[in-house]
Amino acid sequence: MKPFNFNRRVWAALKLIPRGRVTTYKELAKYLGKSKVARAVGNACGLNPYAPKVPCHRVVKSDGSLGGYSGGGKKKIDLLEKEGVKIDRGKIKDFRDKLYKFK
DNA sequence: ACGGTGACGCTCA
DNA sequence: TTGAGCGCCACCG
Repeated sequence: MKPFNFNRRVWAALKLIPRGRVTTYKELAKYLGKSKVARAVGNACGLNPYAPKVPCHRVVKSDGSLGGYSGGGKKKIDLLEKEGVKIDRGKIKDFRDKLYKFK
């Protein structure tokens, strides 16, 4: 195993997200210390081997769109709705209110 | 070591 | 408001 890589850090942050709440790549990047690593964050989620362990589906884009998902967008939407996050036309409803911020 | 790609973000037209 | 372009960092071949 390797030390705390950037990816590991991202996964750890995702685990901090409470149920029924979502976060954005930007906020996540900010939490890591860089507001421009949003791409790297997305990459981390894609490489995330802890798929079920890490709620990557709770991470969305800054516009409130789901962004993407490595298993099937439908599953992600259904999962989020189950958590209490309503999705409308592929965008999160009251996204701003459900947005979770670190620190 | 280098280049290309990506689950993104912001600015400009 | 929507669409297109540029820039950012990290990972993979």
